[in-house]
Amino acid sequence: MRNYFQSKAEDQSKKDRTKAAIIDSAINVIAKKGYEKSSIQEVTKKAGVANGTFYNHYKDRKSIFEEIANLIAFELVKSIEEDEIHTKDPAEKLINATSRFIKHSVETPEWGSIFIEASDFTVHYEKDISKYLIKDIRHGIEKKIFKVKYDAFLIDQIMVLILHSIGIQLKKGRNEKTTKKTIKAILRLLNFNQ
Amino acid sequence: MRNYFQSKAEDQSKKDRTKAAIIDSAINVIAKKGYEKSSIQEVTKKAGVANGTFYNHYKDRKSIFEEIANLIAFELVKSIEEDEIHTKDPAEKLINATSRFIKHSVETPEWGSIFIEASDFTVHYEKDISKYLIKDIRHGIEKKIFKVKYDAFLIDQIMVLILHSIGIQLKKGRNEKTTKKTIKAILRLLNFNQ
DNA sequence: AATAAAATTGAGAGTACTCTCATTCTTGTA
DNA sequence: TACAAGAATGAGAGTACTCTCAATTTTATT
Repeated sequence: MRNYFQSKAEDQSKKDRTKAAIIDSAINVIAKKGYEKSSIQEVTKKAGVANGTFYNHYKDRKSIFEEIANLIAFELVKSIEEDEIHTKDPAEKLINATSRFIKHSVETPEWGSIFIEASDFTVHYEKDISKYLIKDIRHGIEKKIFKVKYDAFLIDQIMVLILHSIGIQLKKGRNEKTTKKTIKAILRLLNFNQ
Repeated sequence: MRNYFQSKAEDQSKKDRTKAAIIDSAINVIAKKGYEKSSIQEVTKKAGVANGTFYNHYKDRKSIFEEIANLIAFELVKSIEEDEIHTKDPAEKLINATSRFIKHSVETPEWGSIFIEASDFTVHYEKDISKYLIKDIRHGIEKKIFKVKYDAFLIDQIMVLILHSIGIQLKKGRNEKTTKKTIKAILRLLNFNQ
């Protein structure tokens, strides 16, 4: 994943390839140091471009972080949607999507760690991700599989457990049991029996 | 709470009073800007001391943050222990302690926001706080009130829900309903029925 | 009041960044 | 191949900090 956006831009214009190199480098730097401690100097150095080049592509330091947060959210969600298993059981769908999402975030740790950091900052952004949850949960509540009332705060709580699971696995290494415990907790919050 | 440590140090030596002024100011600045963005320049200016004075009391910028994180954890936990209600029911004890802890963190927002930020960083520190949870949870499991196996990860998950509740209330204002929903979620995680 | 010890001061050396812009280089087109 | 438009360069102006240290002020003791 180190050159993901550069690879995607291989046959595009020089300008786009330079931008992709900056994005890949920025992902690398931000994932390592966090947004607050990362510098454009380091990003451009790692990308192999001059410092001033950055400012041909971005207004300022802040704006690349926003763009990257959105790119990563988009890529992570896309992979879930593509992979969607065709089952009618909302619980099963929720379990599958969640475990895939956690797995993907942990297996691309640069994306995972930026996703976690960005979720502290942005608001609408987290909602893009939780859209896939909401559909299944609403469906499950209608079918009385989840014996709770629908509540935005409940979605937040589920999201927080997912982020925590990703955070732990990024720190201590991938762990299938951790994911299973997270899913178990989510089902408990949804008052799901068996 | 703006001059909490200064008030406590009123009849102590000049050195201690200066240090207390620096601590109160640092809490104020860190709560407002976050640790990463806060500067010693601003801390000393607000404390009404010279920049160099800071370095008579602390080795460097990092060390005051660690000290403050510990001070705040200690103060928050202390207030729970002092206030402990005398009931034998572990569920009731857990509910009381948790809601008091959330309430206290939200009503002293400077402490609450530093507590949340610090919990990302430190490890043993969070455990100090969760000690009060663990006792009641273990007790409840023994009495088969909570129908789960004891698991450190479960404690983490509960802690994450508490931090989330504090974070939301710090952002959107104190809200008793949010606390109630948080406690409900915790009891669901513990498989507690009515 | 005199004095030694301790605490405080603030100028400034050192560092690390962000962002600008005149200049140079590269690319695509005719 | 020549050339205009566009992209990339990097020096440097401006800013904002951390931490040191010689000088000064304050405190506690006699």
